[in-house]
Amino acid sequence: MKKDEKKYDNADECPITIFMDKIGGKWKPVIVWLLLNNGTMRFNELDKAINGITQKMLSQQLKDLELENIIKRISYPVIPPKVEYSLTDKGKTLSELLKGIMQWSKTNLQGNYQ
Amino acid sequence: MKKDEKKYDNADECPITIFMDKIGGKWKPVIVWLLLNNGTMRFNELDKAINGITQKMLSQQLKDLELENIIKRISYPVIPPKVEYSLTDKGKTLSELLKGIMQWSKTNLQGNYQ
DNA sequence: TACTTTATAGTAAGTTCTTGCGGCAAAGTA
DNA sequence: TACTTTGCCGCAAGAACTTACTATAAAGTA
Repeated sequence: MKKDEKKYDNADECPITIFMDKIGGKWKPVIVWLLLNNGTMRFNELDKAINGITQKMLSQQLKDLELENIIKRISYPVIPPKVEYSLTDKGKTLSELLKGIMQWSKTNLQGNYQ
Repeated sequence: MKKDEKKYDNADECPITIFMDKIGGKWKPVIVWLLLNNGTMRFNELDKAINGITQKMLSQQLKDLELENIIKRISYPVIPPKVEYSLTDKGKTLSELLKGIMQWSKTNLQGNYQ
């Protein structure tokens, strides 16, 4: 094998990397989790539910998730605006995965700060 | 309920957020995945295996994972240096989770770029 | 002698991510 | 009339994350 040659090429097409890129991060999993538990939520409800997020961030993340077809956005043409967010069928399939992550995290990451 | 009061407080202590913070990101899941599949690996092997990572990044991520007790580091006092990385028992318990993420990602995130 | 090897640590520079602030629309309420 | 409401957007500024580059040890090899 030549010098500097890469044996694998995991980073770019690794499904896990893609996942982290699209569903991971600081806010997206929380948004999905909330919608999973609460069904339909309005923008302001999500804003209040998520500690520390700014409206700017929230709308950005929602847009990303909508583009990935994880969430569904329904906008009512009223004033003041009313927009409802909920999970798509695809988004709902994240349920087990998130539960798994949550469980692992509770077991392994919580409480080792002492 | 008072104005601006938060109904929940998910972001800070949400296990999923903690997980993403500690095991998520661009490189960590890939490192864990590689160690899961290859057992023990040396620094250079990981470097070659991970497309696009810099050595600096790699050593930082490895250090983080070691602090979380996900990976184990064995350093041999020889010159040139030799350091071996492998998963701890705790790290190994990530196996199913990562497989699940990988599966979901393959099914749902791959190939919708057309 | 000069170069190569390995696993990092600094440092500076560059990028991307997040925040904060202000603003808009048009109806309802005080 | 003046203020409130909702779901954003745009811009500037700050924070965080990444990269690139240099350096090191001490033995082995050309």
